[in-house]
Amino acid sequence: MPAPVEKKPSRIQIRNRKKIMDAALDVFSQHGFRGATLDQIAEAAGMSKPNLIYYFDGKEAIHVALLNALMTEWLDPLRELDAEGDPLEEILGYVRRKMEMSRQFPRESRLFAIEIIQGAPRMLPHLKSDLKPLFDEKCALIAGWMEAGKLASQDPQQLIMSIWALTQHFADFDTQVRVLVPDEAAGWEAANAHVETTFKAILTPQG
Amino acid sequence: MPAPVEKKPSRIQIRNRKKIMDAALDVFSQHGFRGATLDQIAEAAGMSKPNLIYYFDGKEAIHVALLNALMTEWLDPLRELDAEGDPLEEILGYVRRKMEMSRQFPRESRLFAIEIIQGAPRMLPHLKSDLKPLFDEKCALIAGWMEAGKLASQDPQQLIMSIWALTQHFADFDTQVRVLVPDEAAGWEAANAHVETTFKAILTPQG
DNA sequence: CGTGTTTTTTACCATTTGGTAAAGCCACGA
DNA sequence: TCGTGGCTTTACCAAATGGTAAAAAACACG
Repeated sequence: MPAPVEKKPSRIQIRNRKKIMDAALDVFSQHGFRGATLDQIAEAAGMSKPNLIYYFDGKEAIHVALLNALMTEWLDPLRELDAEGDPLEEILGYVRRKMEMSRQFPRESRLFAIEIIQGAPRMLPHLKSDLKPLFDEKCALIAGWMEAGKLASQDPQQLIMSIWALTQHFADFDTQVRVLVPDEAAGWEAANAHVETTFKAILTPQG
Repeated sequence: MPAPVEKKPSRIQIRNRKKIMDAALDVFSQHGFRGATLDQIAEAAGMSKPNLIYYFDGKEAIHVALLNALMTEWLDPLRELDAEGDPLEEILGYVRRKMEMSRQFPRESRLFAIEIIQGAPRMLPHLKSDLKPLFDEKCALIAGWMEAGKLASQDPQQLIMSIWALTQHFADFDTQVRVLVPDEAAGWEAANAHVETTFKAILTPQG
C-alpha cells in the first residue's frame, strides 16, 4: 500500500501553529504541564480552545511538540564544540553561547528546567537517546584535551554540568536575581564576566 | 480586649500536620502549586481530603506553610557565614553545607526552584524581606574580605549566586544528572570535589 | 461566481478539582 | 456509663478543565 501522503501545511496552518507554540511556551514554562490549561494557551494565542485542538491533537501533543523542538536547538551550542579549535577558547565559546541563550530564550530554559525538575516524564527518552551520547562524546573530547595538557585536569562530566548550572541559573532563577541585583543590564554584564572568569580560572593549565 | 488565645496543638494535630506537610512537599515539589491536587496530597498523607482541610485552611494555606518553613531553614547555611572566621574556609564551609542540603533535602530544593521559576508568586515578599537583607549583609562581609586581600577580588553578588547555582543544580536537575552519571555515589563525590576545587580556585588570592 | 475544502465558532459534555455540610467515631473525664 | 469535644468520614456541590460535534464562516480555485 502507498505511504500515507502528508499534505503540506497551508500558510494559515504555519502561522497558527507558530502562534500556538509561542503561546504554549509562555504558559507551560510558567506553570508546568499539569498547571497549564488549554484556555490559558488559547487566550494567549488569540484563538478559541477548539481551534487549538484543530491544530494539535491535544494538550499533551502541544507539550511534546514544544519539547521536541527545544531538544534540537538546545543542544546546538554543545554540538559546536570543535575538536580542531583551541581547547580553552572552545570551552569559553561554549560558555558564552550558553549565556547568550539564557538571555535570549529564558522561556525555553525554564520549560526545560521544569520538565527536568518534575522528573522529565516526557523527556527522559530524549535525554537518553540525544543528550547522553552527545554528552559522552564531548566529555571524551575534553578528557583528551586535558591529557594533552591543554586544559587543567578535572572531571569533564562535572565541568560540563557546572557550565549548565551556572549559565542556566540566570534564566531559570531570573525572578530571584532581579530581587537581589535590581539593575538588569549591570547584572548580565557582571554575570557574563564572572562566569567567564570562573571557567578561565579552573581550566587554564598549570595551576 | 484580650489577645485571642491560640490553643496548643494536641499530639494528634502535631503528628497529622507533619504528615500533611511531608506529603505536600512530595506533591508540590513534583508538580508545582497549580499542578498539585488535594487528592494527591491526601492520598500521600494517608487521609481523606476533608481531613486535610480540617488541619489547613485550604490548598494555598498548605503551600504557604511549606514555603514559610522552607524560607527559614533554607537561609541558615548563609547565616552561619562568620565574619570572625578564616575567609576562604568560611566560604568553602558554606559551599559544603549547601551541597549537603542538596543531598539531604532535594525536595525542598525543588520546591524552592519551582516557586522561583514560576515567578515566585507566593514568595516574592519573603525574598525581599528575608533573603535580600541577608544577601546584602553577606555581600558586604565578603567584599570586606576581598578588600583586605584575604580573597581574590570579584563581584560578591555573582559569587554567592554561583554557589547557589552549582550546589542546587545537583538536587534540582537530579533526573538529568542520573542519566548522564549513572553511578550515584561516585557522582556526589565527584560533584563535591569539583565544586570545592572550583571555588578554591577562584577565591584564593594572588592568582 | 459557485463549489468543495479548510478554518473557526457555538454549544455542549464528562471528569476532575477545591471545598463544604453534616453525621459518625472515639478517647477521656465526671 | 454517659456526655463532651476533638477528629474523621461520607456524601455532596459548583466551578474549572480537556475535549467533542456540528454548524457557520472564510477561503481557494476553476
